[in-house]
Amino acid sequence: MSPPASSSRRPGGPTGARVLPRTFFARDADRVARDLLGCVLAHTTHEGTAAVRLVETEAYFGPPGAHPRHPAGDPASHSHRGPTERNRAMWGRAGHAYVYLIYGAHECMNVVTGREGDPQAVLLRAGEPVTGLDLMRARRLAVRRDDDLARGPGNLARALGVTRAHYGADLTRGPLRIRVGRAPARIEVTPRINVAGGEDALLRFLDADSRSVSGPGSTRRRAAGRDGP
DNA sequence: CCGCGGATCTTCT
DNA sequence: GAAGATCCGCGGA
Repeated sequence: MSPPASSSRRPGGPTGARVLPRTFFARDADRVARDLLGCVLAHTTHEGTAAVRLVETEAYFGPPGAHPRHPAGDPASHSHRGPTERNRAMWGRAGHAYVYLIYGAHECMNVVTGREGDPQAVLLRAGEPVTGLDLMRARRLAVRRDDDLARGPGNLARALGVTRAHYGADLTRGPLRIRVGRAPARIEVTPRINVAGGEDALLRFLDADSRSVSGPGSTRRRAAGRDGP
């Protein structure tokens, strides 16, 4: 019953469900990380669909020599010391998922970016719940405020039901997809979270007006409804 | 509201 | 054998 994808794609047309194409992901990680803000990540299972609007991302690059703009490489990146069984997805094609377990308890979802063979990725750190609120609340029983359902990388994956079973999943097809959304009015750029070494490059991007951002930069004053500059 | 520390197990040296 | 792209509960202001 669904009409065939028409040959004429027109931006601003009646259909609002534009899925991000491969070319979107096949760019440098910092560029993709910034442009992902406002986009909507949706996951459909037999339980239904849950979706969040992305409001916080981090870019990670590769080993020394892998990228002209980062000659010394990115020591904080999982790909910095070369391919292993865990991180091999980062060397694969852009637009696929790289999911890993951290601290033996939390799954974190990344999107592979850049050219194949250049191991970059974007960590999805936080999102605002959009659809499937009940489903996400059921997956995050201890959470009180809906703004906190997908706040933090481990929580985002948990709320959406993303696990290592989605390792390598193609985000342009299948149950896990990212579509165009409402871009933030104000984007803030900071050093990445929990990156050792003190001084880190400005590779964390966030929606400065979102209440679902996880670390420094979150504009969470104005909680009671009044906003003031 | 904010800061602190333990949990927990996979991955790599 | 050690550390980790984290989370949550706890205690204090």
